[in-house]
Amino acid sequence: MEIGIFSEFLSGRGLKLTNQRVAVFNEIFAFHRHFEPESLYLKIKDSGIKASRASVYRTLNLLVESGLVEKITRTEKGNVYEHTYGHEHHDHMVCEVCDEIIEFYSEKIEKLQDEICRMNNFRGVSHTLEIRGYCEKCGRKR
Amino acid sequence: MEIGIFSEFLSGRGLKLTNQRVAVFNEIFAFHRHFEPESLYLKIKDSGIKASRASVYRTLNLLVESGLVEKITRTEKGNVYEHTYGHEHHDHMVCEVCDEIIEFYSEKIEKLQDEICRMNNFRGVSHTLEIRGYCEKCGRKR
DNA sequence: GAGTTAATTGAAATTTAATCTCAATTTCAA
DNA sequence: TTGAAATTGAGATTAAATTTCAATTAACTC
Repeated sequence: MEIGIFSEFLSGRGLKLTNQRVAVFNEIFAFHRHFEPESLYLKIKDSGIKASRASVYRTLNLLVESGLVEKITRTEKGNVYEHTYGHEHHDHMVCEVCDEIIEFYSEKIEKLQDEICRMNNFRGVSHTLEIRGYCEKCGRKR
Repeated sequence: MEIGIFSEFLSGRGLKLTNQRVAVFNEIFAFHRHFEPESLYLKIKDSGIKASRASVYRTLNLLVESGLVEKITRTEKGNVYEHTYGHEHHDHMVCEVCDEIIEFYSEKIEKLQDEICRMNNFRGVSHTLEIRGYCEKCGRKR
């Protein structure tokens, strides 16, 4: 289980796997899409478990540091996260007309990014590649 | 001059090219790097021209809508912008510690994106590629 | 089990970028 | 010059995220 990785990460820092942290962890890994901190907090609250907003935010940051969760992007309304463990990395194409999202993955692009990071002495941790335009359906109409 | 494009954009919307808007415009186009709204406001203030924070923010949004300025990224400390008119397209690496931004351009990545779009019958119009991580200076400390 | 230490929690306060409010001012076309 | 509409700015507001700090909990030692 991934909880073992988190547990090890915590003890490696002298931190404890508390009930609140377990609750945040479980809620995140029970859901396989992007999420925002507030909705995460509300889901935990609705499930009857007691965990404050502060704890949710704090645990979320720990999970990001552990590498189990990724901060995908920052929107007007706040950060967006997803759990990455066991999921393939991918990027997105977004249709500007119908908002359809097409996922894609390119090994070559990943490699080129690594190369660019090396050339700039930059240690890349995550990236966002979003291509905006028109999907097949909407592109036909223009 | 680019100001003509902005002026046309404004009149197309029934808006006026006021002194404050000109001041914001000039300050942005006199500077060829990334900038934050607050520093833009301070530079205008220091130059002796009267323009409130509200006007600076409002004008900035108009410039983004006009296409003359781009919102590059959102950091912990807020949005980062750059004027794009007359500048080559490029992507960014953002240091998560000090928020330094490194520009890069890869012809190969651009080509691969075109290829992926073709494969998915997607007509790409623009894209954002942001690599987050640690710059040389901040990466050394970890 | 008792005692000790350090980590953790949560409610509320704080921070901060960005937006909004609205009365006063400016702009511009007629 | 006049009047309608846009604009401005000082301050209020919003909202995500973090911080504060006293009370609580967990884990370790003896």
